[in-house]
Amino acid sequence: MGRSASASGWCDEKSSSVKKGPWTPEEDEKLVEYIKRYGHGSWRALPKLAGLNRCGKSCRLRWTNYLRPDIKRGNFSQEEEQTIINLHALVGNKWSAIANNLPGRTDNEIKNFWNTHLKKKLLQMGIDPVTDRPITANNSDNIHNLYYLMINHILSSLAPQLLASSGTCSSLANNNLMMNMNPRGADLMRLHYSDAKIQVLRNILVQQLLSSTSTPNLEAAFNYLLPSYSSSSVHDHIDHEYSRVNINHYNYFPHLQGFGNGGAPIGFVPQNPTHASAQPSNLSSNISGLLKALHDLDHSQPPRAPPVLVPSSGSGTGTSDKLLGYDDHATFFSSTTGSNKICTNNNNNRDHSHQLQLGGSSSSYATPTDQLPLLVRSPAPSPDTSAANPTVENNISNTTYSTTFEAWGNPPDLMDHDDDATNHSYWKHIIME
DNA sequence: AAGAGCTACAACCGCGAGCCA
DNA sequence: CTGGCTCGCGGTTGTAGCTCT
Repeated sequence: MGRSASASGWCDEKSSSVKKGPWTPEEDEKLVEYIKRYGHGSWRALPKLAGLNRCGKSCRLRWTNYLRPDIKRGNFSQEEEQTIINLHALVGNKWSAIANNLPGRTDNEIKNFWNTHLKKKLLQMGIDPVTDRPITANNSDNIHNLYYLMINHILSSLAPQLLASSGTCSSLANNNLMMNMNPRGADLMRLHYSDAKIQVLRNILVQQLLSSTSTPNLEAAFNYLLPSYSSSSVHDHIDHEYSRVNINHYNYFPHLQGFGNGGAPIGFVPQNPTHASAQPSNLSSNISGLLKALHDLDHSQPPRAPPVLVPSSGSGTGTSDKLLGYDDHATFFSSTTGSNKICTNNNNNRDHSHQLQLGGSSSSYATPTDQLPLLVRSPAPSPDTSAANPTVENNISNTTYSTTFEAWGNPPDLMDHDDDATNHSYWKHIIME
């Protein structure tokens, strides 16, 4: 480890004359002018060269958080807000990672926005802003909690199908991680990606819950997740899962009635889950039973053989749009729709060649009938991308906004792949890598 | 009108990773 | 391998401006 920042001169405490506190317009002007002309170079040396009585650290912060020309000012849009909530649910307080997916926004700005707005908002919605989960799973008055439990359970039970749908992982063959990997390692990689799908879908569905305007659109979610998987099979699968613990889930989730019925999602007509009529009449009296049943189910034997997986055309190649495989363009999730990129990399200096992307309809989160957002990996930019798109910033800065992450967790074991915490922590590393 | 309390956000601080001699 | 150095990150603090009483 290096010396403390202060002792290294990065912000030398001995230089008591170094100014602190708010920046004046004159100081801003000096800093901008200098960086425009010469680039920032060594931040430590910059203040002296620019004629500023500030420490280098202060200059860097002022530039990156405020003066940089590509910074977007103003209120966060609904879309940005959703993106922050989604990404925070995935990566936690990794503000720089979140900022990398919100062009023009700084980590500091997002952090402040989270602490002052979103945290409060989530709390009001009964969501723990730390865990991004319902605060009390035992709150029988909160139908959202039930849906949340149901989503978690069904997604977990579908893990084997997701894994099977991962195809040949052809794009991963080019991944360094896969190059020298033994078969077990390759299986692990596929498992990680299927876990990633589960986590992403879970968060999408939770977002729908947060909208409070409808029940979760599970049919669309399943179509998105397993497009080759027939609705009726999903329906059967859900039936099967709940029959294992001898409960009639229609008593608790009447919206499931008719699910997958010939393509007509009559069980998923929009309705307000907070409305009394949306709640099963015997819900309160049986809540503890349901919770226990779900708990028992989650702690019982690993999922048995999945229902028949209906193959789609082009199966096995991983290149079909019908498959949730990995095509040769490093597309994380394949789709025939959704080209919108919420997160683009417009900073040519950044060294992330593949960032988390959320595609699809920008307003789809709260609209059950819309396409669900897509999670894709953007193709790595060609080496001359930055040269072809010179910017002021390029001329003045060679900074790489590299994001480093500590190890997020131990590699999941194949026999323990439904360990939520382990999976959650591990796949983040893959996506944010 | 004035002071207390609150909110939003800019700026600071300390830690630790990465690079390099 | 070690230690100095730079820099980025996340948590925290300070403060200006706003709202409430």
